[in-house]
Amino acid sequence: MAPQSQTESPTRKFINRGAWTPEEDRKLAQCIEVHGAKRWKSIAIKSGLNRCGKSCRLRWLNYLRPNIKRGNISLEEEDLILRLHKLLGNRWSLIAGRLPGRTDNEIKNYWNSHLCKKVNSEEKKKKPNTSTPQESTPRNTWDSALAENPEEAINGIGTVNSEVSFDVNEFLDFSPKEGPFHELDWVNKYLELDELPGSSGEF
DNA sequence: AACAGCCACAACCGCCTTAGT
DNA sequence: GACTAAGGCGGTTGTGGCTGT
Repeated sequence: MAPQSQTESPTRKFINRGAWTPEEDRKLAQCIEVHGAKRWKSIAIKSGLNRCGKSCRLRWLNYLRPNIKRGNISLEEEDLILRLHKLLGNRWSLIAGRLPGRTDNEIKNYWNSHLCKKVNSEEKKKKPNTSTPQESTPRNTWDSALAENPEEAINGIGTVNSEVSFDVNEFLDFSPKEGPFHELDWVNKYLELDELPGSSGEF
């Protein structure tokens, strides 16, 4: 997407920027196969690509990594994203950790281009006189605590919201889950099935 | 057919955290 | 403990494609 360009780094080497070519993808994948997906700076050098390590990492994580699901976010996934976002806010990596095959970047993009508008329009429908729905009073103490300090809220979840209690360690285990994806029941264990738009299948 | 506006998404940027020395 | 480099994350930008006029 971004234009092909080169930037001169302080070390006077040219760094490639912009869209990745299939040839670059192939080189990067080969290099990662040999050296593993770590030490991105050395991978960038060893692969012979004039890319920075960050760029290589991003390309691998968001595009080349095996088991990546692309496009067609299902209603189940969308509902899950909505619920997780409600709970965690813009913690895209955490949300992505609960959506096998999805990347934080993809979820972030999907949120910004689809769900953000949906949520805003739903909020406006509910509160037509509220000019800034996002800044309105949180519905409960949990929302309030989350708004003020998300990390603390999650850590102290058992006491912040007496209506929702669960194993924090289990909740924070964001390692990829195996098995059929439609088994999303775990989320209902943690999240209240409340009035969140779309939860009733209206999307 | 040409143009403008909008949308989706890949990629970059900057900040923060973590690991290594 | 201080410093530095690398990694990770969220926010933002830029471009190609699509759609409407």
